[in-house]
Amino acid sequence: MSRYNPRATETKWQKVWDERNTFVVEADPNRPKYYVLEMFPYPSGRIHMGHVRNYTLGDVVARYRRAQGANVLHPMGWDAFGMPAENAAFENKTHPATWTYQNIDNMRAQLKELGLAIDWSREFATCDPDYYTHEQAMFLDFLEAGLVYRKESWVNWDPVDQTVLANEQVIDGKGWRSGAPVERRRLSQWFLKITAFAEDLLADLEKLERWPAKVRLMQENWIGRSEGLRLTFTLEGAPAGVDGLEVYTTRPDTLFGASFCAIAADHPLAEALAQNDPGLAAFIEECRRLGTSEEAIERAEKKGYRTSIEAVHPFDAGWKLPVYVANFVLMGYGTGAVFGCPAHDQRDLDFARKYDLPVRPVVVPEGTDPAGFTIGDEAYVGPGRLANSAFLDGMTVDDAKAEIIRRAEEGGFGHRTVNYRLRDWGVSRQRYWGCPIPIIHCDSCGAVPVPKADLPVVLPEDVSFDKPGNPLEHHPTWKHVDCPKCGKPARRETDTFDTFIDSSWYFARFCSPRSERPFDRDAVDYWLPVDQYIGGIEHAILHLLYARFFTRAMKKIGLIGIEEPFDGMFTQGMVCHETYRDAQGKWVAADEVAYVDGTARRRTTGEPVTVGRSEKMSKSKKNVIDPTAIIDQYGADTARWFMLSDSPPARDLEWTSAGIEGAWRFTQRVWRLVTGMEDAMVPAGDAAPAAFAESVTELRRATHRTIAGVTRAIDNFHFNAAVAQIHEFVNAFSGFKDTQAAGADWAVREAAEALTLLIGPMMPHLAEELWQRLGHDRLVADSPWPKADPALCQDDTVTIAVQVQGKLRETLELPKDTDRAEVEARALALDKVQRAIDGRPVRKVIVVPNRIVNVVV
RNA sequence: GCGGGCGUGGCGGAACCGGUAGACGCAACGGACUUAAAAUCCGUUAUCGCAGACGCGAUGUGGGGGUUCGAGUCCCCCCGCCCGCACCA
Repeated sequence: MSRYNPRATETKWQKVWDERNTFVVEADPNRPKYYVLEMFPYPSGRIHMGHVRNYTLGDVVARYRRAQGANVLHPMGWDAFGMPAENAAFENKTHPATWTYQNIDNMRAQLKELGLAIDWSREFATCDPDYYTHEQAMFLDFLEAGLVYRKESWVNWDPVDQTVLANEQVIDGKGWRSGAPVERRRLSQWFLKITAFAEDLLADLEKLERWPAKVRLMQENWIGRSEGLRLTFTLEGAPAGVDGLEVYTTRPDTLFGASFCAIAADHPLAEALAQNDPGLAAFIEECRRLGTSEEAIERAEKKGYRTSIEAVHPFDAGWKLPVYVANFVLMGYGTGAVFGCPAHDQRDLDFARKYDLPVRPVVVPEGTDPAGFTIGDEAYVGPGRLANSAFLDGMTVDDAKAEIIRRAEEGGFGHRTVNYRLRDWGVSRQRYWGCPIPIIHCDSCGAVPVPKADLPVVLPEDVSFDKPGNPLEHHPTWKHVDCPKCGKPARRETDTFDTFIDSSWYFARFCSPRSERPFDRDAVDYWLPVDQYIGGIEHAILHLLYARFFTRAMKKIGLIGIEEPFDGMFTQGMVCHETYRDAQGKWVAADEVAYVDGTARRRTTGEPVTVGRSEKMSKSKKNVIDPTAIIDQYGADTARWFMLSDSPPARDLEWTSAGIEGAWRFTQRVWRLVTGMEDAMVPAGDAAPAAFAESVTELRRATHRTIAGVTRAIDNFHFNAAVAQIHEFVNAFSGFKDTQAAGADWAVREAAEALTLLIGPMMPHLAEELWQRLGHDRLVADSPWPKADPALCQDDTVTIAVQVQGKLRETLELPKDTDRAEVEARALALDKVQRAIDGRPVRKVIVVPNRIVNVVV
């Protein structure tokens, strides 16, 4: 019996799929479609295990749906713009385009080795001018539709990458990529009006039933809807031209507990006051330096600067509140100004204690005497009734909110507002390797769109990366053009788009990747939305929210008919591995470590190493396993199989050498099992015999139960459960020895074929090879999914558990659907049951048909 | 601080609607085959106690309580770990 040779076999079938264009698909309105998409990779140079897991999961879905009869779109492309290409250009003196396309070539070859059922004819990279020209056109359409604006604003500036970051790209005050503390700068930026869709983006989360609840929740929090009151205080002593201070509050009911007002350091009023107040100017400077960085320590400390002005309480003209500039008030949220009510807000309380401001409770818990209710170190934020609050006294918090909003609106100094945390998306980046923003700046005409006929605005190729900053800015000629409107000399916009724009519509481009327009309407109408999107949780907010926004924006300009791009979303877990350190505490590479007699040692020296916890594979911790090495050694099927075994797809997967070895043994075992049975089966296509021996029927039952079980498991994304059931079936099939019994040769073929088809989505190469040996010309990839016979999925007899007082005492083999009285009698007759009853009177016997009997004494 | 998730053998994990907890894999141990090893095949493996043996009994899904004939699953409280957000007024 020959040993299975994955190397030769895998290449063979990859070639067959390729030559026959097996996975090339066309829209076909007469057939049901299924669009499977995994997040497309950044072409960093080599694939990693995270990719292998991601694309294996998607491939199982793609192949399975295809077998179930769907017209499956499963494309692949490259998220090809971004900074690493520029870093590489700087370090290796290679052009970003050269570096990127070389990486794409490498990674495409690596992905092809995995044997993915991908329509490669649809491949593109976002750095192809053919792709980004449409992005530029869409941007101009968005501009016309009022979804784009330009604004001078404070930005998060990454001093290392020398670029602007979106709020979402700032993590703990540091750049998401460089890790450098972010600074604040004022720049003119292009913004996409994502806030115009804030309400929709929030409300429609409810419709995304096939998304993880966690992701929906994260987006909900990110959008951050709140309801409250915008309220204007009149000011005393304010600079000329400033007549009021508008604040936002979600607790208008606590207005009579106010003891100060506070504004952000960036608030225009603060800036105006600072001009004549050096102390304030210094304080503002201090706040800015803290900015978004190093707050971890400073955060706790509330600081303020008392200005010379006062705010008049809107319901009591004689009541003046001091106005502070405070470090804890954010300019970007609400109006950048608040009133402080220390009794009912912890931050305000901390601030009031520090500056000795009054703390007056105005909400007391139900049934508490207001006179005796005081505030200690903790603000009271719970429900209750209003007190010390004039016309609000005695009301509940909700009633008081409604009443004060009503009065404020009546008095013309406030109105009810819905406020969002979400801010518009700043998309300008001071980088070279991105999609150029198609705008020309003219001294007379302002920002002028590049005429569509002149698109694409292509990146110049002769650039240098010697200087920090944007090479487009340094280029001698590129930016000098004439104004399309007046013809006078003007300058191109030298900023490029945030690369998140590229990935906000690629799923639509895949529907008709060579279209002269962003995509053909017919194609997206047929293919979209994506039925199953698969990727990492790290994109729960950024990418997925942007893509949802972009789809709405594309609908608004009439390009597309849907709002939600991804009908189903699945977030897979990370691939982890143990970590190792030597005696000096330095990381030791995973492939240098081997276990000898249970202890981890350096392969070369035998020196013992400390085993650390399993963590996400990363170069810095040296716990990466190279997929190519694994595929070389074991083949893609084995790697895929291991990826799917054991760990549920949503959870982290721990890579172990024992695990991959186990998967390897299993592929060999399946090979031996099926090829070893070749002589014991009827020829392909033979009709079923009239009768089967009992032992043969048992085998058939196992076959059909496995088909049913695996089908259900794959439907539910429980791939590890599917794997377990296939294992179980292989155990049962291997144990079948009664090959001479009636109908055995037919049932053996049935079992072998079912097994082959069931492993098809997971180990496609092995499946094709076995299928061919079983005498089929058609590919597994073109064959329908096996169907389970319901009659064979059920046993004639059932095992009924017999409990006394809820404790298992014995099991009973009975024909299915034996009637209650019979079951009860049989159960009570059991020796062990009688012993457990021990002569006590039987109070009640619970009989659950075909499952369990419980005797209560 | 707020929000979410998770906690089951030596390990990864099964268990549909509350109905035989530990499927399946890994590891370990014993055996067969072999000159030997690898590979392969067969068997054992939750814990504790009793037993010469077929076996018998008890305990057991992070801890405590509750609902129920019956709880890994439902409810309440607590502990631990992981993730997300974090001065959002």
